[in-house]
Amino acid sequence: MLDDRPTDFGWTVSIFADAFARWARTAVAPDLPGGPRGYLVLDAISRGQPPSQLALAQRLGVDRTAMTYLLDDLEAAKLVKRRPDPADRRARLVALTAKGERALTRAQKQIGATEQRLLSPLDESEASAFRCMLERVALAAHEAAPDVGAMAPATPRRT
Amino acid sequence: MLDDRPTDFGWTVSIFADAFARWARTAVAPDLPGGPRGYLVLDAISRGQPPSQLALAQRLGVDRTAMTYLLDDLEAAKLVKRRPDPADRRARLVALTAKGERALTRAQKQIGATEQRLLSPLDESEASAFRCMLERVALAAHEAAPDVGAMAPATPRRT
DNA sequence: TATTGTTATACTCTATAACTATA
DNA sequence: TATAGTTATAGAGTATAACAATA
Repeated sequence: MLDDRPTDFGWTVSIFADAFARWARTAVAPDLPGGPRGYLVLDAISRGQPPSQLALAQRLGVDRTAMTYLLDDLEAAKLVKRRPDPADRRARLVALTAKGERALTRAQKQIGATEQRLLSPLDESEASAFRCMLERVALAAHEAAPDVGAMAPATPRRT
Repeated sequence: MLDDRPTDFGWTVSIFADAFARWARTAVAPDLPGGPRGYLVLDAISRGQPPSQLALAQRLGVDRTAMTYLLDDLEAAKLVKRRPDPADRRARLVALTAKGERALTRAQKQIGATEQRLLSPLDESEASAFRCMLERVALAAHEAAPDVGAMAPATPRRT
């Protein structure tokens, strides 16, 4: 199964992402609802002002219906709380509880260790450059994402 | 939702991988069974000697049961053919048909364009370095993968 | 009329088990 | 007894639709 062609880029992306996802899933506390995705939600909430559910969904690139289920579980675990947005009564602002902040701190350590394990083939300066480039690529992709309908809302019916 | 912390690594990996997967899915010919994963199968087969189904499954990091379904679809589309391994009659060797080779060539162009689009924030030397580091990380992760049971076979029952 | 959040449904994946034929 | 491949089932995850409340 070896030949002269370079390893396929699609393969490297697939293996890389799968490995991180799988390792993160085993590393993260098993009682964290949603696993690594739950961690991403807690992390996103912890940055700045309490976001709306829709803002969270767009940040993570998931549908708002999935965000409802995820937040239901996180709230049931007392890691987050929802309250109505005073400025827009349709929206709900999501904030971390004290327990949620502790869970986030714990998960950050666990995910950080996973990251180090994944990047261990690179030396320190390489890992730094890699992280930087990955971030630039991810940010650009995130900006461009909406046009492919990834987080398209349910099609409004035509009454 | 902005603060002083650097962007989370888990977030960048998630967005990066999702963007590539989503873009690849729309780029690849819609009649290619399995989408981008079907492409990875064709690509793996095209490298060297016809592999067994198990070798393919391990290469792609999927379960052998999923590989059966995938190959069923690819064979129904006349892109691959299975034949018994003369050296081990339990195993089946998978090879590309002429149609499969053409489909692979087409998909390679489509995936290549997706890769270029994804890496467009990087200049040429950066992209080259990024690809190289990503490959090193992916290869190491692939070596280390089996220990987490990602492709664990069904547990043999204890009669 | 459009948007935020929720719920219900169907569909797709995946994990697991169990079976066969070989080794 | 172990392995390669297949099939069946159930569970998780996701997409879609529809709805209520608000803008």
